Amino acid sequence: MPATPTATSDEPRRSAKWQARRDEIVDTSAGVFAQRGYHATGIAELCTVNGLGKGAFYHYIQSKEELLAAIHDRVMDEVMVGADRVVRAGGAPSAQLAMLGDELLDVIHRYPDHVWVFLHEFPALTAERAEQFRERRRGYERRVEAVLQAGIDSGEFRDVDPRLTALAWLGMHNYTYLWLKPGGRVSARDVAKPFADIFIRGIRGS
Amino acid sequence: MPATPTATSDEPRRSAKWQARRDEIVDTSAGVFAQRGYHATGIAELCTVNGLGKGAFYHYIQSKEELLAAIHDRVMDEVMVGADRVVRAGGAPSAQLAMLGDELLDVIHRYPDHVWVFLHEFPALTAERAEQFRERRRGYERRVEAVLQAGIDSGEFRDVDPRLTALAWLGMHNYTYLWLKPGGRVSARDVAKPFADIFIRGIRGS
DNA sequence: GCGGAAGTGTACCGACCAGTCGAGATACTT
DNA sequence: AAGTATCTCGACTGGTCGGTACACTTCCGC
Repeated sequence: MPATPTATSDEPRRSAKWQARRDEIVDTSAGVFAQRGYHATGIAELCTVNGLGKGAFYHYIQSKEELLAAIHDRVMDEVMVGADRVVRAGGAPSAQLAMLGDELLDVIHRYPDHVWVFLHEFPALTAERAEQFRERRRGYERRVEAVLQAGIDSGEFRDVDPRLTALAWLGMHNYTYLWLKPGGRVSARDVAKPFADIFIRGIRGS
Repeated sequence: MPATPTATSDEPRRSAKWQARRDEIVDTSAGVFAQRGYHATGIAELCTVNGLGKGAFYHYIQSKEELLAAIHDRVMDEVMVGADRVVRAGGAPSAQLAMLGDELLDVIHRYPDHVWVFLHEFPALTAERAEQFRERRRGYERRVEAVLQAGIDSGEFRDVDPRLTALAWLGMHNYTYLWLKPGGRVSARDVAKPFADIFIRGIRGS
């Protein structure tokens, strides 16, 4: 079910306990990366917060960059699962767009550190890994575009530029990573509803 | 006129030529930081792209972080000048909001590298410098909020939450730093107009 | 053309970087 | 109880980091 597809499956299959500990490390490290930045964080620091020596630490991760990729995977997986759920639910384009916002803000709200890292440090990924994540991200953008296009075709939305409008929608939602936090006063729903109201009124067929 | 107010004016006043060369270095370095990241970029690399040895380089900047602050200053100055222009122009809240978008996107379009650095690397600023920029940023956010509040009071906008709505507006506009580039097919105006259309329709009094 | 300031290159510094290694501890299997 | 795989440690390595020291050149007022 988790099955991070980053490494090309050449890893020697580990125990459940190992996986659990690794997940812990990935999550804890995401917090440190979010607060101090990827390059500004040293391996020694990650060892400290995880309560491990270097040897043990490298027993769970292959490299610092592989750890970064694992954080990316976590958040991207969640976002995609949410998007799939919306597609399965069906409904009018406006309802789909609202649901998409619900799901996206829910992920940002639940994984603020991972999302921060995802949005800030993706340039630190090299070569094929970078390309892979750019492609997944592009795929999500296309989903939003598709919903908008469907709304335009059905006349529910006015004749806006789907690409530009998708970017506006993404910006509005993604930017919440700066202030939407689990402990905060507002929940994901508290934000998603007014955002959907603004956006859907904004593009509704005149 | 530029008079970066970062250092507390204890610097010994330099010649115009020195200032010009320094500005060049700040701008060029912004490009490198934007592409490779602040921490990932070494001083040696900055020296190379600027065609200087380390000695000459440190003749123009005090430290790597001071250089980062100078980049922040540049973009923040521009944004604030734009906001002031809007205040002076006056007009209905909806017109003000549209102008604010025009100005903001213009800055993002003209200084994409600086803006990238500003939005990505501000956590790298330490202590008082960080606080100073956080305050300036907060000041800009309050301006947007004030325009929204004025629109709500006058009945031009419906009864939305000003803070939440300001954050939505900021997200929508700021996020363009990822794809709005000087060489690109779309100009700042091409984006600002549709964005203002969406947003103002979205919050217009029912 | 002389003298000092402005500008520049390079060798160098201690600190720290990501990552390795080999040995020891612990836990699981039989 | 023995044997093996998993897990953990911290010293260590080669290299790079931001920044400094200092000698040198170039420029400009006199």
